[in-house]
Amino acid sequence: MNQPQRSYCPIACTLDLIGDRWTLLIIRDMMFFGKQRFDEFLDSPESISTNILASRLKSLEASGLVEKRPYSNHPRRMNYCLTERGESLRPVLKMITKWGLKQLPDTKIPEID
Amino acid sequence: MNQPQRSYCPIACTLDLIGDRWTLLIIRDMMFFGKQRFDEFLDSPESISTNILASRLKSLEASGLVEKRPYSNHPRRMNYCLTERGESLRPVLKMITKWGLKQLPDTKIPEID
DNA sequence: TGTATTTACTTTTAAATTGCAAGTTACAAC
DNA sequence: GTTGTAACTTGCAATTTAAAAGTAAATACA
Repeated sequence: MNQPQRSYCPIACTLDLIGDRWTLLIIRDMMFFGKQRFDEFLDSPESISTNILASRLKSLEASGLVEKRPYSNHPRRMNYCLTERGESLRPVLKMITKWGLKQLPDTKIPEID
Repeated sequence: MNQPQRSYCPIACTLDLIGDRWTLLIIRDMMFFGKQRFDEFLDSPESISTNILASRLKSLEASGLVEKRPYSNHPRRMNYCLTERGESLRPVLKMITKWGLKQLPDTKIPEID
């Protein structure tokens, strides 16, 4: 997911960063559900596997959408946060959510507990 | 790209339809550049290969975003058009375009000739 | 002291998907 | 009758994915 760009198209280049079945779900979890830790992402209903999660977090970091930092050193614990650039995807995610809710029958926003 | 849904999340379900590196580029070509034929899609700068294009057009049809019909029978010629549902993705594509143009340095909208 | 648990991954392996090239079919034009 | 155009399909190697198992370092429990 990190080749030089395929074209000058803003859509194509954006897809090179977030155009797959998992990346936006990780961003969703951070953006709307406040998740920050590896194991929290694993809890989501789509059941991402650990190797895919690790590789997506790595490329999200590489593309500057997410920041990884240790929030404790003994024991070593990591957290992942959206950068400003990552946060700027919010209107995109909102638009996709809106489209899905309207066009796809079996979708809904979860209750807040 | 056509498994039963992974969750009830509108983002996850939308990604099952358009979450890959090629599908939205085909929709872009229809939506903003008026392309309708197989060979026109092949001309785009991202150089999609023919087997991928054929398979994506098939799943776009299956998910009701695109309609395929022959516009000539002798010789047999096909064209592909956005359905109303496909057309309804326009705000999503526009938002992605806006994000890409702002956040990704080497992107631009082509001149109209 | 020893066992289980938590966190954050990596490794392994099979299966699926991708990308490139070449081939096919049908018709049309010169 | 050879060349060209349109719309694909097929074959195959290489990459990516997904599921499962394994690892490491620390903590908590008995």
